Amino acid sequence: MTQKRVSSAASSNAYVQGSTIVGDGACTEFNHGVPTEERLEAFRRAVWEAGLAYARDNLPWRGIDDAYAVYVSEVMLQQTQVSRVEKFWPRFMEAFPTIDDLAHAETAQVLELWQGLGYNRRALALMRAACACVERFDSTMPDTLDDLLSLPGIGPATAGGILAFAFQKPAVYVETNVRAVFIHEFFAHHTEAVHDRELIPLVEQTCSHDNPRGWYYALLDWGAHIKQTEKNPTRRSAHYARQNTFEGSHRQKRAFILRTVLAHSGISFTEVGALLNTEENRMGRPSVDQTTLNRLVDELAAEGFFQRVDDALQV
DNA sequence: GTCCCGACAG
DNA sequence: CTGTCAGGAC
Repeated sequence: MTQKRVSSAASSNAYVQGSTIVGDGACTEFNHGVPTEERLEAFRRAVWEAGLAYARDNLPWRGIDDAYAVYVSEVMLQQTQVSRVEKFWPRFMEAFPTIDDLAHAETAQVLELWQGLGYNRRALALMRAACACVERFDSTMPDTLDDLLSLPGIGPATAGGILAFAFQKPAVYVETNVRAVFIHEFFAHHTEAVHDRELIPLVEQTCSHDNPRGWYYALLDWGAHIKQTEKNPTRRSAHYARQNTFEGSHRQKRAFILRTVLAHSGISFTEVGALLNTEENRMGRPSVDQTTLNRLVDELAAEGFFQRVDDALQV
């Protein structure tokens, strides 16, 4: 399904042409493709107001200065709903209160705590990043974009989140809720495939320098509310991607294998295959052939989830 | 089926 | 740029 820009603005700066700004139903004049300062100021007021109206300030990781704690929450929230992270973050922080605790933790224990959260790779990256911070940054989280991006599992969004939430820096933080708000407010509803390139200048120009943390809380809360009340504007992002079906997928088998090895560390390759196929058959699916099983296990081992020594799989 | 406070390898 | 990754709520 190729997404194509529906509006006539095929050029890189979409908000030149459309000249239909949405947002509070008000159409404002553009000035050479850039929203006027009046428009931006009206937007800023709207964000603060919506942030107040739809605040989710009861989330346990909010209003926290500990950059490590913020970091853990941001990683957990990557492509994962708030409602799920609410249950995992407190447990994780209790088990590993400091970055040193995580850096010195057993991989098996971290993965065990991660089960049910999804995207297990994140847990490994989190541990590796913690080790890097202990070694390179004296057991603290770095507070610059470049240093954050140098850590595994931290991309532009997570780095921006840490800078804004933990360090109160006016960073560029673009994720699904932020996209939802900016697309909803600055791009006419028929505009498709809005690229982050078009959002980032707006994000930079509007971010509060007095209170970046509060600013992005407000954006997130407004974005979450917009998604509840109307069709998700993020679908009009060029970066919006649908998930493949999980049932019967490669991912589901990976998850099963990892859970099995965690529960029976040292289990043989053959036994894991038997358990997997029992499960597959129980769910009405065909057995997994040896080649595929081999590949799945090797991939997991290569990514560092466990070691494969001869026939034994050991976390 | 839909979505989720993305990162990374190829 | 595209495909992959996890899991449960709705």
